[in-house]
Amino acid sequence: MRWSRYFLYTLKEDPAEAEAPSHKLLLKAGFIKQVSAGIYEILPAGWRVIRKIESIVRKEMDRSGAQELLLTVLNPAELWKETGRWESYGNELFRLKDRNGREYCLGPTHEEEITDLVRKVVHSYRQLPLILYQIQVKFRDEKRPRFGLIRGREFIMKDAYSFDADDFSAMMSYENMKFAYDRIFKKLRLNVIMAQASVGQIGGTQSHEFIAFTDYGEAKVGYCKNCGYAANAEIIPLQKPQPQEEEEKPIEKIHTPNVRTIEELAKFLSVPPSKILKAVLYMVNDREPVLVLIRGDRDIDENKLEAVLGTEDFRLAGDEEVKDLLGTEKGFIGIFNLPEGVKVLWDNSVYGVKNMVVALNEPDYHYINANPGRDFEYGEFVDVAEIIEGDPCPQCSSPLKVKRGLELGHIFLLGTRYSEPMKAYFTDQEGKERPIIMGCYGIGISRVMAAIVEQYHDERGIKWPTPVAPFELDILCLNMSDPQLTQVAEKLYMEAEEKGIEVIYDDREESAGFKFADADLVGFPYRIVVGKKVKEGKVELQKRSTGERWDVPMEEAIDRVKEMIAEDKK
RNA sequence: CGGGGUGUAGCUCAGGUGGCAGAGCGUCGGCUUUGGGAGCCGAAGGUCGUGGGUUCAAGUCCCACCACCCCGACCA
Repeated sequence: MRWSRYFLYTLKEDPAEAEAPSHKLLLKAGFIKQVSAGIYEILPAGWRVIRKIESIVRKEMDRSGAQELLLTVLNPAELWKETGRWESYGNELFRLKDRNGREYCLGPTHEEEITDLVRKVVHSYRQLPLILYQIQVKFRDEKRPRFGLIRGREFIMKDAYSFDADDFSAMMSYENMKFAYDRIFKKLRLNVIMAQASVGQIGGTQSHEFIAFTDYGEAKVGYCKNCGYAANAEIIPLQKPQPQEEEEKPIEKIHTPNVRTIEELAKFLSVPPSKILKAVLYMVNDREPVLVLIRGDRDIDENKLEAVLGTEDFRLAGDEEVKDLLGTEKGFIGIFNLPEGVKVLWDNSVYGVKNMVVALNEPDYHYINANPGRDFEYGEFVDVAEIIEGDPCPQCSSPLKVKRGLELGHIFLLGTRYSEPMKAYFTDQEGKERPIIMGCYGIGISRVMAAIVEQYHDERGIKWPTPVAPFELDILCLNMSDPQLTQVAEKLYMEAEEKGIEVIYDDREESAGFKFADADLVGFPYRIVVGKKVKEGKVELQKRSTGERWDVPMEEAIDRVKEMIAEDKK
């Protein structure tokens, strides 16, 4: 490909709207263009990367025995009504009507459709097990699209679905996919950890996430270097700690005017935040008050709270509600003088803390040295604290590491969550009708592209790993008005094409510096510089990932590159 | 959905107190230049996010709306 004819235009300045490195660099290097919030066009260079990612995924899926097909984007509402998700999926679902008023949605995922397909075709245990998959554009009207390709409202996804006759077989399919995912992320050169996860909206009995470590990830994963445990932070349990051994001091009421936050209070009273009882008032179903008590140095993980409450319909109480219900202000909410009808939940972290600082629902006052059993009684204990670095591993109690990451893949053992309501039954060996056991397995293809950029870039641009690079080699002719140079460059370009290298020839009428800067930014793994060394019969070979450079005789250059590419792709 | 911010040329931005719409980069024409985003000369390019209001006069003041970005809760 000649760059002078190629639809690849880079930006000189950082795009104002981008923050995350992948977002910034993909825009700047001309891989994507924004159309509206969370909706992007993928330009030719970007599409080459996507297609390479897809082909790696495809190869491993096929190898695992899965079969590719293509489902529809336009899904009839009826299928979604069968599983109840037409309602429960909420505003995330893009809904529309045809000319006859019939309702559809743009597919955000395809459990319904695939189950419908399979129930129409599969009737016997002889047709199982079965794994089907597709690579397709998905639509989700996200509350908050962000970071470019990291969270779009329209994105490319590989989704696979397994169908088995019994639980054991389903487990085998699940394990099969686990291994396939492991191979896929290795081939994509991504640093990914597999973590236990919650089943969430999709439902099911078991799930794992594949999380790439990045600064702009939205997932938090806790993992243990000692025993290998890894899980999404929102499902890591925290037990009650050992009660503190400490002499109980007399309780005392202290005037704390305008001291509201934990930090202010800790400073004002000269106590560590861990001695303060933090009280947070939530409104469940818009009107049932629930008071959550947690240690002052801890935060509430609202995912855990959702699991405890059994509903996602809750929110922090407003200032007015706090005043109406408790007769006080935020900052002075406590366990004393609580009105009837306020449910109280104690987080495990509070257990056994002695000589606590506690508010009493009276503005500008706190108790110090409050002690359980003497000054107040515990209520129901729950686990709602956010995991922090150093918390004990639930398997071996070693301190956990906590890191941010980006969820690239998610696999679920669904059981009969879809086959039961949709009556996807088969006849077993005994002639009995039974629901098919299902699993589903997703990889965010376009998000993978962003994740690769997050893990492979520097201050000058992207450093594509060779297996996913838009082109493997960039030939730079530094002076297009020097016929000696253009002749050499042309020859190398032809030779590279002949030898099967994916090559782009920078034949643009631009200055040397311009071409170097673009080569760094776009991030081709190898570069051959045709410049003044041609007089000595040499060109310069450069490797983007390491910055290494070699002067090589012109006639050897392409073969050298070819070897290095082959090495990279192993 | 709650909180914060931004909308002016293709891009990045400047335009106290209302008074002729600007710069750099890019683009087009010409000359010169070619190992790290070159230089000179000339030119084109704008419903100042949209609608309304105040005013002799609005990019600027007021109201409403829209879009985009960032922080929080959901997801691949």
